Amino acid sequence: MPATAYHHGNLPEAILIEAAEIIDKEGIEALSLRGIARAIGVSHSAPNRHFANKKALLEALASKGWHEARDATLAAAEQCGSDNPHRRLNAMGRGFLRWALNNRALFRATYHPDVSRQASDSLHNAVETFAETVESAIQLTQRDGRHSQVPLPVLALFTNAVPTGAAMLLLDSVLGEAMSPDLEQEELVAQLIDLVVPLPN
Amino acid sequence: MPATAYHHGNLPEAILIEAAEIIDKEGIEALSLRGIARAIGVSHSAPNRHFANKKALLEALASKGWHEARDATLAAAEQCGSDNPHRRLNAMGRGFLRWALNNRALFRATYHPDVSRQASDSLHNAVETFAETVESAIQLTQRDGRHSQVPLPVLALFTNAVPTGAAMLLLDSVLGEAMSPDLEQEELVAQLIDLVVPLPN
DNA sequence: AAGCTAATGTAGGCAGTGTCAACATCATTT
DNA sequence: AAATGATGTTGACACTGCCTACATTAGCTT
Repeated sequence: MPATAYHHGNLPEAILIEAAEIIDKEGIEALSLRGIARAIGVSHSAPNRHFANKKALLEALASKGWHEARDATLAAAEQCGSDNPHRRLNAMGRGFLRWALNNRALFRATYHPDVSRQASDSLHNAVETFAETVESAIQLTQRDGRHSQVPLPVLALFTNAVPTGAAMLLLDSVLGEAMSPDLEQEELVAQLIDLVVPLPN
Repeated sequence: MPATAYHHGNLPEAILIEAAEIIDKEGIEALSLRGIARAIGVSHSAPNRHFANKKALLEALASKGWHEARDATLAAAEQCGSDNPHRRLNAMGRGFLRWALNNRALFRATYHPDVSRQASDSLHNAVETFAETVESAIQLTQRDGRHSQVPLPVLALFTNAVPTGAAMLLLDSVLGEAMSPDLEQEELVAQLIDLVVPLPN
């Protein structure tokens, strides 16, 4: 293989990785297709061969993010078992929040308004499936006495808003800086999620 | 006054209003200084006379947003009175969430990562002051028995995360679409905030 | 009231970006 | 071995943020 091969080998993946790195270091606003190409050492329009446009790249990142978030959440649920719905939902919340805090680039892409504005059907479906999975876990806690008189959609919104909102505040908000608790991450995650889904004694 | 006056009259304000409108209709990504100028009917670089750069415009919007959010929150607190800390904090949460849902453009600017990334000192201070005000209201509920054993910063993060996260989910997220409760806004706000700050019987 | 000065708006240009079309190189299939 | 499609390059266009030089005007000074 020559020092500089004409073909990169796995450019799409390299682009996604470089994009995540840039988002991490300089923020999602600083992301540019040409910048990514430059960083990888490839011509300025090579990315266009793999992503129709910038929005498509963002959507690919978001899709990756949703899948990772889902995996992190469901893995936590699996590991917890299913004997107690409260413990299970609590574990899911922790799993999700941990993932968000440790993968800020993908998390940002996941909630990027430009992606949400007109997401592809496939992304839409993926998110919806995930949402339903979480919602049924929530429903189980509700049947077990957690806010049993509140409409399920409201309880779901509440339950989702905490990890999502907390991650956004901590990662990206001016308000978050004025508010970062001085705790180990794992301890913070535990205490915060316990407020949403209290563990049975 | 001629049909087309050379001087606009109040261009800075007009720019902020037009910017909010564009953000509402097309999303914050579609915002461009030249687009704003075009919409107002003024030369392409007129906005630069009033905002050093695009980031400064965003920050002005964010600043306006933070002030409005603060006013909405504190007005709700005032109207509620201060006899019961739970009722008071609950009212503040409702006030904030109502404002966010009704002012999506400013709310988006308020939490825009690019603004947070390097906010001016004045914005920083404004936000911090607001955060402290809310935090003391939270502290009063805690002294009154609300999660009294949880560290205040964690409780504050939890309390802030709900309205913030819910607004983001409802306004901008793919997940939100999969989750919008079928309720009047005021009813939704009430039920959601009641989950964070339960009202005394 | 006249004139000066600073504020406000305009015109043009530069570098950077997203996107496209035309071309070059390579991998794979036949 | 040749053909074909996938992958990468080059050059171009329109658009953007932002800068400098210039035009117009409001408001203060005298």
